Amino acid sequence: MKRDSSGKTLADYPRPSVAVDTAVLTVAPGGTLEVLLVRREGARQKDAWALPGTFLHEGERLADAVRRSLEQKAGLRETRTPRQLHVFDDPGRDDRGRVLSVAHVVVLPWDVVAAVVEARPDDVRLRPVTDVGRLRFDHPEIIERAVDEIRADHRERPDPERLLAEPFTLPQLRRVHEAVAGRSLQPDSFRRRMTPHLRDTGETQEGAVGRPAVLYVRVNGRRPGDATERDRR
Amino acid sequence: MKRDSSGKTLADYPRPSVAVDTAVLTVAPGGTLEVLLVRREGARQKDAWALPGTFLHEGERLADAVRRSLEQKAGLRETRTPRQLHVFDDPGRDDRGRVLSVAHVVVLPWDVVAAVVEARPDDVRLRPVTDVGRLRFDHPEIIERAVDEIRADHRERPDPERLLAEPFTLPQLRRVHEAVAGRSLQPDSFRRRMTPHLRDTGETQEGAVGRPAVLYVRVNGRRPGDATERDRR
DNA sequence: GTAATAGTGTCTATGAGACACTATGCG
DNA sequence: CGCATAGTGTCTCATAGACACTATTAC
Repeated sequence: MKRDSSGKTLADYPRPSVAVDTAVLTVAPGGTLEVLLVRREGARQKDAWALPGTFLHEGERLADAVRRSLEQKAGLRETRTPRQLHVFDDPGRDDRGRVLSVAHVVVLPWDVVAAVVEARPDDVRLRPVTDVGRLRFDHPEIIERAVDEIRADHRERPDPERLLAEPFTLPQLRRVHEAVAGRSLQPDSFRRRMTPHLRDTGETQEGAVGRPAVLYVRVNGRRPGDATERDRR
Repeated sequence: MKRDSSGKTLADYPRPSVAVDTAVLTVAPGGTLEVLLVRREGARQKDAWALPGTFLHEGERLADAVRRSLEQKAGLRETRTPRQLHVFDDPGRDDRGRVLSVAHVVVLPWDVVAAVVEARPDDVRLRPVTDVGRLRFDHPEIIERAVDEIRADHRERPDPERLLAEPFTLPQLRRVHEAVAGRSLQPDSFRRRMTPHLRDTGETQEGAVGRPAVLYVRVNGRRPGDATERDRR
């Protein structure tokens, strides 16, 4: 057993439990930004919903605990690298004892999230981030931080969460960004901001009413897992 | 003992040790941004320095653990509300066992930091953030995140960390911001950015060579502890 | 007066918003 | 053709940088 400078091992220090709680965000076809909620286990009241979470297992990384919680609590298998938001450490925040919770955000395409909601409609639901209902603990603040985080990432870069499959049109891209931003965006200044990060494929979208839109792919494209809070500054 | 939905108590889950590590930043009179380092306890090599840190005690909040570590490791008594930066969770990051570390940043006025360095020069030192020397673990990344964090806070607001006592002149303020930014700033555009957040006291600074500078105080002044990562967005 | 520092008026480049205008498909 | 949607040229406004210019003190 390793000992530190006071001759103590790590087991001699009291250790809190560590949990992860995750805001899974997605863009609904209607153009709203929605968050995934799961029914609270063992809840006394009906309609008791919460963000999916779990306790960190031995030797497990935080990101892996997030992935495990999403699979266990919501049946989500395809997830991307979660991003940390904040550690909540209020000693009274869990009545079972001292629990630190590391809040995370994960953004997923609509189909992936909609499929699990359809599979388990009694246990899993989606709510617009502007109307999440009554939630436990500090979960509304986690959602607020999650939304702030991904809004900041969407300001300069086209679909940094890769919600759209390539190639896509500028109007498609704009609709995703409008859902994230929670407001409509000017087509012209949106185009100016985004085209430096896009490459024209020369193809156009077929079969729609109106003038066909040009199809683009991302350039300088970072993979979703690369994006961290720090990249923004 | 409280039990959860699986009939387990919290003690049935393995718990990691939780530590805090803190980058204490200050602005030296020479105009450099510096970080406080402490000599590693029980270090085998000489010149083994690290950011001050400690293990979280039972029932203790993270911010209180930060304050305690700064007093114990560096003799710093006057500290302000620390801000969280990131949780480092690499399972191999501490050879004594599984340790999560929550990185923080604290910004303090020069006199406060200089006093403790003078009191314990063998155990405590300051280094420019651009040249920290060889550090253990993930400490250089913590410093990088700390600097990014406070640079972002200084972009729009005059001296958000209250390093200057009121009233102060615009050139004094600019010198602080230049140290934080790590580069010189245009006097005129700096003035334009800052004056909306300042109130002219009508007084001027006496006794210096050259035209006397007008003294200002902050308006809309949040207290240091109020500022969080989220306020920036 | 000169030296030194504080403060400002103004030009220019950049980028966002607004908005009207053009372009190109479908029926 | 008309309708619907995509895309652009251009004006205006706000802001940052650059830089020369003025202002006010000590000596």
